[in-house]
Parts: sequence; structure tokens; C-alpha cells
Amino acid sequence: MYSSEEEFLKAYDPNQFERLSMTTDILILSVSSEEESNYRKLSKKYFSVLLVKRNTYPFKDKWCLPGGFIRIDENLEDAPKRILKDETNLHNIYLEQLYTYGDVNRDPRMRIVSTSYMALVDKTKLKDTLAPNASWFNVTYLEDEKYIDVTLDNGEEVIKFKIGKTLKELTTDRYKFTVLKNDKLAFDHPLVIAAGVSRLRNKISYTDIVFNMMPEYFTLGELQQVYEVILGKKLLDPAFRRIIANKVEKTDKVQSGGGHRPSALFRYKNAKKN
Amino acid sequence: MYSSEEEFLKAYDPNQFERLSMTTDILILSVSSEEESNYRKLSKKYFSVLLVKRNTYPFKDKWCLPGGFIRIDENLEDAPKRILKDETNLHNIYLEQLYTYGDVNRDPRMRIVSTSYMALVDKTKLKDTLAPNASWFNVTYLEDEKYIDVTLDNGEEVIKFKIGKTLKELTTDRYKFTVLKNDKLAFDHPLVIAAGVSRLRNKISYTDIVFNMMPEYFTLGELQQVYEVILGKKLLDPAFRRIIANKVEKTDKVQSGGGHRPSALFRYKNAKKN
DNA sequence: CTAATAGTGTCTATTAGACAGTATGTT
DNA sequence: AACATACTGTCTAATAGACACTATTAG
Repeated sequence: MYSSEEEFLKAYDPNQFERLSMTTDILILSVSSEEESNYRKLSKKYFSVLLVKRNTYPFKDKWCLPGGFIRIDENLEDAPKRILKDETNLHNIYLEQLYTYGDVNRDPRMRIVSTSYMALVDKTKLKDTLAPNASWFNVTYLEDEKYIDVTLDNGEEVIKFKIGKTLKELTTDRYKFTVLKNDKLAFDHPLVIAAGVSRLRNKISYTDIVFNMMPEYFTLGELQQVYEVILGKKLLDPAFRRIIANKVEKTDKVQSGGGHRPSALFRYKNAKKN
Repeated sequence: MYSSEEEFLKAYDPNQFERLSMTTDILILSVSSEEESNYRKLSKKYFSVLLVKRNTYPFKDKWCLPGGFIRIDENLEDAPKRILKDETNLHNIYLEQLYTYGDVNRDPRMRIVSTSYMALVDKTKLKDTLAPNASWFNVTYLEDEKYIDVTLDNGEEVIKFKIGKTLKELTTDRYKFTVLKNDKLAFDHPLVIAAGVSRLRNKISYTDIVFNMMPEYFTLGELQQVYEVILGKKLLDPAFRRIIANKVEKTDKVQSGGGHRPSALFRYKNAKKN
């Protein structure tokens, strides 16, 4: 039919299959601290996500993850990088692909497939240069065998949604997530949030990604708090210290002034395998 | 600007962003047995992948994963299901999304983003109804700190490729895979194979997905062999039996005739948490 | 001194790894 | 009997969980 690839490509009709649009959604996660009135206590930490209030249709006035269309001349993973830059003014951020959502009717405008990414940022590097309609929400994430209950709170507004887990045993992906309750989030973004938090919770124990959310110097108490808010449970000090011992290195800096024993400041050690 | 969502949707211009094409690639994995001449020995098992020889441009005469275009009116995950049906005549197969590849120049025809899926099948259910240009290749997968070396062999042809692992530490996904050597596989399919095998190797130890590759009744020796070919290493019998003990249930069937002690046949137990 | 966090020692329980042994078919 | 796999008992090493204890500061 064609005697060479060039010839084939020249004759190729790109409209053989109707084309579609693609977007990306970014789950930007971080850890926030709350001021503590008691000078002795440590400031409480929260696990938080960045949401944007939509001011255009569809889903006008609902909250959604930052995102946007993939440009025709842009690599897939460059789109979330671009949007992250626009939204937070940060670059060189930890970014990981989560999942691609492609149900026919997931967007009322037209056929849009969306690839979601998860980004982890250190909020201390972010000097209040947030986009005007963006806001950090503290995350409460409760998961059991059957449901995931998520509450997002930015101090002014509370967003709650619930996801049902259907165990599909052997025939397909382990769980199928279905949104059971949601009235303030746009699109299928509850699913993205659940997928991302769940992924982070798993990965925190076998990778070093937490350190993307930490400043350069930190105390082990702070690091433990971050683990605790992400995992949603308390950890025992000695066990925690054993586990992270070879991931961090002690510096000669200390943090004092808290009405209690000062703590050594540690730094992430780019641990070579040994 | 618009007073209602309906009005907005009516006026919406779907060509605001140039649209693109999407395809899906399916990594179909299974386990093959080889006839053993010594009546006493167990038949040797291989980990295997289904490839298709391309008879059209681009990449004419190279091997690739089964795949095809996503139709405009088809849910994303329905495309791999449809292709799986066409290719193997099987439905209700374990299917899991792997990764979405979207570099601008990954396809010479035009801008195509591709979402890859992994399917696990029990080859015994597949009664030689393979598509004419498809073939099962035995997989040898060697991974170390820096490289992944894969050899695929269907008895007639050998395909080798090599992938480099770049540790990206904290700034992005843990590893970036780069194809270092490949001359017989089309597209970025070496990356898909590596991603899938790597994922399966991890998941085999904390999920029950292996049973998708097993017939209804099997001996623990066979099951152990499957674990071994997937993990690429020998396991110790007592440890293996301890681990899978609560995932399987013994039946009153036995398999005898092998010149050695007959073995009990087991079945997958849809283990409720206890 | 007190409240609060920092940091360590050690016992126990659970799990993983290793090896050696017994059991039982077919030719 | 010999070979090959089936299956189990048990010791040891490594890891995880729990608790109690000491250390040190600001007020």
C-alpha cells in the first residue's frame, strides 16, 4: 500500500478518529501550621490541599483543583508544571502522575480526558503569592473498609464529601471508588483527592517523598507530626526515630525557646544505599 | 457574561484548544508452561507477554503491544476492554491502568497521548484463539540499581531492550526511565513493559492479583512457581506457605501421577478480613 | 518547681529467613 | 530402591510495638 514510512505519513489522515480534548488537574498537597497560644506547646499541624474557586461555567462557584488544558505542542507533564508555576510561583516541585480519568460524560462541555498529578510542596517556601481565588484547605481524611470521608476546611468554608469503596476482587482494579456525597467540588475531583491522599499515605512509608514538604532544617518532632497528620494516627517516638534514623542527619543547629528541652535540627540525607 | 450554565454550554467553542488523539496500549501478562521430558519433573513456567507484529506504518514489521484509538463516545477504560476482547476473545479480565504517556513526539503520525493498561490472564482459559499476528513472548526481566534488562523470546525471535533508571531524588517521580537500547519494539512500549512488570512485582506481595493468572484449582507448588517467575527469584517453601496460607483454601481434590507424592489442590479464597 | 517536649534503653511480640527433616507417589 | 516433589517443625535473626525512664528548657 505504502512503500515507505514517509509516504505513509504524508498520506496520513489525522481525522480518521474524532479527536478530543485533554486537561490536567493538580492535587497540590502541603502541611500547614496553626499558631499556638500556649507558648510551651508546639504549633498544631494540618495536612492541606490547595483549591481554586471557579468563577466561570461549568461548575461556577464550586471549588476545584488547579488545572487546565493540555496544549497541542506541550508534553503532557509540562502542563501541570506550567500551571503549578502560575498558581504558586514555584518550580522544581515534586510531581507525580496519579491517574487518567476519561468517562464520556465527566465534563458537560465536551469529551475531555483528564490526567491528574500530585504535587508536594513546602509551604514555607511559598511566600503568600497565591492566586487570588485560591485557598488552602485543611484535610481530615477518614478511611475504613467501605468508605472514605473527607472534610476540607479553610477557616471560612467547610467542604465534605464521601466516597464508597467497592471491592472488585479479582476482575478489575482492587477498589472502585464512587462519589456518594459531594456538593461543593467540581468535576470528579473528589476522586482525585481520595486517590492522591491514599497514594501519599502508602508512599510515605517506603519512599522519602515527605521531605518535599519539609523545610531544609527541621526537628524530629516536627517531622513526626507531619507523618502523623498524613497518616491520620499517632506514632510512638522510639519506633519513629528508628525508622527515619538513616534518612536524616543531625546538624549542629538547635531550636530553643520553647519552654522545654531544645531540639536538634536535622536535615534530609540523600541516602545512598548501603 | 453568561447567566446560566445552559447558556454557557450553548455558546461553548470546543475548538478553543486544538484537540488531540488518544490511544490505549495493553500489557497483557500471563504465565506459560513448557513441556517437560522427564515425567517426574514439574513443567517449567515462564512469565509471558502478548505482542503483536505491526503490518502497517508507522513502525511496520516491529512488535508492539495490542492497542488502538479511543473512540469519541467510549469511556477511557472501555477501549482496552474492547481490544482485549478482540485480541484474546476474553472478557471480565483483570485490568489496571498503568500510566499515561504524552510526549509531543512519541508518535510520528501526529500528537497522540496514550494511556496504558495492564491485564492479567489465565492462559489455560485461552483456547488458542489468538489473533493471527499475535504471539506470546517469555519474559526475562533483570533489574538492578541502574538498569533494567529485558529479554523477550517467543521461540522464533528474541527481542532485547535496556532501560536506564535515573534517580531523581526529591524533585519528581522517584525514577525516570529512559530507553537505552531497543530496535524491535515500536513506540515507547519498552517503557510500558518495564512499568507494568515493575508494578506487578510490587503488587504481588500486598494484593491477591496473582490469582488472576491461575486456573481455579492449583497446587501450592504451581502457585509458588508463578510467584518465582514473576519475582525472578527462588522462594523458600515454608515461608511461602506461611504467607499464602490465608489466601487459599484446600480442596479435597489431589493431583497425582507425577512420580512423587501427590499434592493437594487449592483454590483462591475470597478472603474476608478477619 | 512545673509544664512541656526531646531523646534513649530495653523488654516483648511478631514476622521473616534458613535448614533439616519426614511423607509419598511412579517407574 | 531411587527420584522428585509435598509438606512440616523448629531454631534464629530481624523488625515492630510498647512502656518507662532521663534530659532540658522558659517562665
